This record gives sequence, structure tokens and C-alpha cells, in this order.
Amino acid sequence: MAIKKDPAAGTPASGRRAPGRRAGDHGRYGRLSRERVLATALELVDREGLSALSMRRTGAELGVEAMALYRYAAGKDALLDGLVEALYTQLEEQLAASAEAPDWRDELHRIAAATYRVALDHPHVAPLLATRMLAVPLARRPLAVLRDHERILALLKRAGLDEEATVMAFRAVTGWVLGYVLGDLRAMVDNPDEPEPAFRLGLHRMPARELPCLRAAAPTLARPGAPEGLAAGLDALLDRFVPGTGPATG
Amino acid sequence: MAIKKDPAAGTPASGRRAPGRRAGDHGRYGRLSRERVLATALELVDREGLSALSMRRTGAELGVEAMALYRYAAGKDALLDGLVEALYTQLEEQLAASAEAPDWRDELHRIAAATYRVALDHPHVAPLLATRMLAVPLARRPLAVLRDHERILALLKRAGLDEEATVMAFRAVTGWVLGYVLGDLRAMVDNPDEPEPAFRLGLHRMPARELPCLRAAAPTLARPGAPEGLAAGLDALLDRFVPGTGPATG
DNA sequence: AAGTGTACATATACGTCGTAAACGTATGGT
DNA sequence: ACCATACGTTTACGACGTATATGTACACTT
Repeated sequence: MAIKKDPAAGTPASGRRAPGRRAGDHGRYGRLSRERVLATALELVDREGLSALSMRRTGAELGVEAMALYRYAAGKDALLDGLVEALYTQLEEQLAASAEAPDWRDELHRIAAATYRVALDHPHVAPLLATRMLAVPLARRPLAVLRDHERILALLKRAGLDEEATVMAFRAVTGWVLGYVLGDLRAMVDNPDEPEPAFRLGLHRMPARELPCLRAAAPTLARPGAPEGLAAGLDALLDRFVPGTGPATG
Repeated sequence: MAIKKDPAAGTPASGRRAPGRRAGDHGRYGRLSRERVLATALELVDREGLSALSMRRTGAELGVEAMALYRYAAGKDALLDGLVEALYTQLEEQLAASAEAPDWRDELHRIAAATYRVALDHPHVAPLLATRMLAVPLARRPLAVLRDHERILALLKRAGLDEEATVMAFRAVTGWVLGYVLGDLRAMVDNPDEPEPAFRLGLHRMPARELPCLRAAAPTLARPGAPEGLAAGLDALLDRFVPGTGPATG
């Protein structure tokens, strides 16, 4: 210990701190912050899966005791919500990286595709998109999540839908994107070391007599659906839930 | 407690036993069995939520030590998979309760509706439908799950699709059903004791300037989508993914 | 320069968790 | 009468979430 603080570390009110620089860190690598905590947790989950995430482990990754995290996340559940927030923040960055589409329909496609990309980039976090939404009520969701909802609702309104129809379409769009993403993340491979496809999938475990279609379909099923399937379904749903936008070829 | 064994249950030495009743239960309520374990776990989760489920707690509900469960489920994960299995088993019971539809499309609707009902009947278990599928590879899923997949694939094949198109449509159907169900299970109410709808939803927590559409839509959003929305979306997707079945009016 | 409040991180402790390993004990077959 | 087997218990260990109490170093007074 006893790495002493640098007197040039800056005034606390101004909040100045150089990255990798120690200020009031008791001799550690740098001050903690919500951002740093969430980034570390995300990294840990990406690397080792959700079950590896614990307060103690996350603290250790930061060179800090577990209890120190409680200043930046009220508890473990809040940490999980933080991961969801981190994902939606990445989504917003992705959306900001390319230009907004002028057409509402194209813009919905752009959002869906970006969501798909972000979710597949963090497969271990994606299940939280389903589970945490069931645990935390709308008004308490991270702001980044609410902004995503707002974007979609606004686009549908712009398409000319009234309140009721907007909500219907919203349900369709969000449900579809979530379901499709989760579907593409489903585990298929049983034995990764096996070169032979059928063995890789563990098809010998499935009773052939009872499950002929499934066994036949499994290899095709094992290839991810890709964003094309997502877009196709989205179009199908929009055709139905946004009247007057005729089937596709317009 | 401490209900002792019935002396009429059979003399231990002679081994005489009533039909359907086994001895060897150490003076407890009855032998353990996988069915009994899963039923108890399901009941516990329905009553107190997923986080209340632990090996010890489940054992206690059965009047048994936690380790006793390991004979019927290899570990906690296997217990969770058992819950998924239990839900799909209920689905099969529901499907068996009414007649199979002659038309493949109607039958898909029947399956979707039954899935929706079962999931909403066990809201605390439903998230497992998303998460466990990511953890356990296709070939290792409970048989009831695989049979569900088989049913859907067979119906789509019957609709005249080739292998590739079948899988596309399968992805669409299952993704949609899952996403829609999870969407309908999302928590909306923030303060259940509050009579005023806006306060109930906690809308005052949401920045009005930044989220106008969401605030306006929230009350409508709070009403569940109902099976009608599920059916509408399903039709939309089938129209797209099963060619030659034209929009609706056939 | 000394003192003080506050923000931040640690230390300690408690109860619960999943589960490995070893151990009874009753049962059914011989 | 004996034994193998099936079934449940006991004991133990390390990891977990987190309440509470305890430092410790900074910025701001005075």
C-alpha cells in the first residue's frame, strides 16, 4: 500500500481525473465509478457467463472489496439492471453511428438490426433483456431502455397510427425482435469437439421414430437465422399492424 | 408434523404392501419421485417466485433434506430444466384436452394459444423458457420440448414447405410466440396500492419532455395484449413465411 | 495550520446457498 | 440368514449477498 496521492490529481469539485491515474483511491488503480463498475461487470459476463457474475468477483476484477460496489449499484439486481442499461447504451451508440433513415419503416429496420447485433455481441447478457423486464416495472427501467421504447413509439405514430394501434404495433415489433434474438441465441451444439455435424448436434440422443422432422431439420436449425429473417418477419408484422402500407413491393 | 407411518401400510418384515403404496419411506409422507419433486418445485415457484427456489427449500416442502433431491435432479440447473419440462407437459395436456384442428394453420393457432395460456398461468417460470434454451443444447432439452418442436415442424411441412422454408417459418413462429408472451409478462405497475392509474404506473418517474409518446402510451401498454394480438401476429408471419396462403381470406 | 465534515473503501460478520463425500438403514432377492 | 441395492441423512466446505461498523483521505472551513 502507501502509494501516495498525487497532489496534482485535481480538484474534486471539477471531477478531473486522468484515466489510469490515482486520486483518492487509497492507493489503487483509479477511482471507482458507475461506468467502470458496469464496464467491468459486462466484460466479466461476456468472458465467463452470467453465473460468474458476483459482487465479490466483480469487485476483485476492479481490485476492490465487494462492498465498495454498493455505492454504484444498490445490490446485485441493480447490477444486472446495469448490464441491461449497458446494452441499450451500446444500442444507442450503434444507432448514432449511422444516419437516421428518413422513412419510418426503414428506421425501424435500422433499430431492429442494431438491436440484433448488440444482443449477439453479448450473448450471455441477452437473457437479461427478457428476465429483468419482468422484474422491474416500466417506470423504473434504465433511461436508455425507455428512450428505445420512445423511439419506436414515435416512429409508429409518425406512420399515422392512433394510440391503440400504436401500442399494438409496438407490442408486435418489440416482441418479435426479442423473440427472434433469443431464438438465434439458443444453444444447438452438444459436443463442440466433434467434427461430424450429426454428432456435433448430439442427434443420436433424440429418438428418431418420435422426432423425424426435428432430426431432419436440426442441421438447418443450427445455422443462425441471421438478420435477414429478422427483417422479413418485421416487414410481415408491419404490413399487418400498420394499415395502408401494402405488402412490401409498394 | 411427525406423522408416523401407518401400521396398516404393511409389516416391514413380511414385505406385504398395498398397491400403489411402497414402504421404505422412513416414516415420511410417501416416497419421493421425480414427478413429486417437480410438482413441488413448480408450486413453490408459482407461489413465491423463482428466487425462492433452492434445493434446501424444495426439500423442506417435501419434508426431506436437500441432498435427497439429487437422486431425481442432477443439480439445481436440472431442477430448472425440470420446471421447463413441467410447463411443456402442461402444454401437451392442454393440447390433448381439445380436438386437433384439421387445418395446419388452425392447429398452429391452437398451439400458440395454449402456449400463451400455460405461460401466463406460470409467470414466474416463463423466463426460464428463454434462459434455459440458451443454456441447454437442442438434443438435451426435455422430451416434451422436443415434441413441441416436432409438432410445429410437422405442421409446416404439411403446409408444403421444403426443408429450408420450414426452418425459416419455424423460427418465425417460435420466436414470435416467445417474444409475445414475454412482452405480455413485462412488469408495468410500479405501485400496486395506488388507485390513480398514472401514479400506479409511476409515470411521474419518467421525464415528460424526453418521453412524451411513452408516457402517453403507458396506460394502454399496461393492459395485456391478450391472445388476439398473438393470433394476429402469427397470421401475419405465416402469410409471409408460408407462400401461397395469401393474406387471410384464403 | 489545525480541525471538521463527507465521500469513499474496507473489515467483519451472519445466514443461505449448491453440492461433494461418507454414512446409515430399510427392502427385495436369493 | 445374508447381501446388494435403493434411498435418504449427515456433515462439511467454499462462495454468495449484504447489514453494520470502521477506517481513511480529501476539500473546505476557520
